Amino acid sequence: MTLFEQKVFKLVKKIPKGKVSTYQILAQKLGNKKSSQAVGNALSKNLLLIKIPCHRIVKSTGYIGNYALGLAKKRRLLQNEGILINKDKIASLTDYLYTFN
DNA sequence: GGTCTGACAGCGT
DNA sequence: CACGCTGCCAGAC
Repeated sequence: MTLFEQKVFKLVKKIPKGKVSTYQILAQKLGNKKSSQAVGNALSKNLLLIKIPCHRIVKSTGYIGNYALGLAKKRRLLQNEGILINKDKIASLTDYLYTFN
């Protein structure tokens, strides 16, 4: 796999249970916040090869975004960690946001 | 909330 | 090497 993808996974694995982060924040940590689309792209390609909590990554707008195994699954996993969601959107993103300080 | 545009890594041609 | 797409996006309308 590429270096870019490896860096993405390394960060995602740091997100604690019950917390979420955004594609944009990850992109920012990798040097360019405009590469958020590429971050999501990297996650979709390797979900089947590596075990990482990619369901903890959401859009900066608060919406769940997309997920290789389906939105229903992603929504269930997040709710299972205590995150409130209504209609594929995080109730209060700032309450769960993990910014890697 | 739907739609359009901009940006970017990866992959195929 | 250079385009041209595509995709778990973001921001502006």
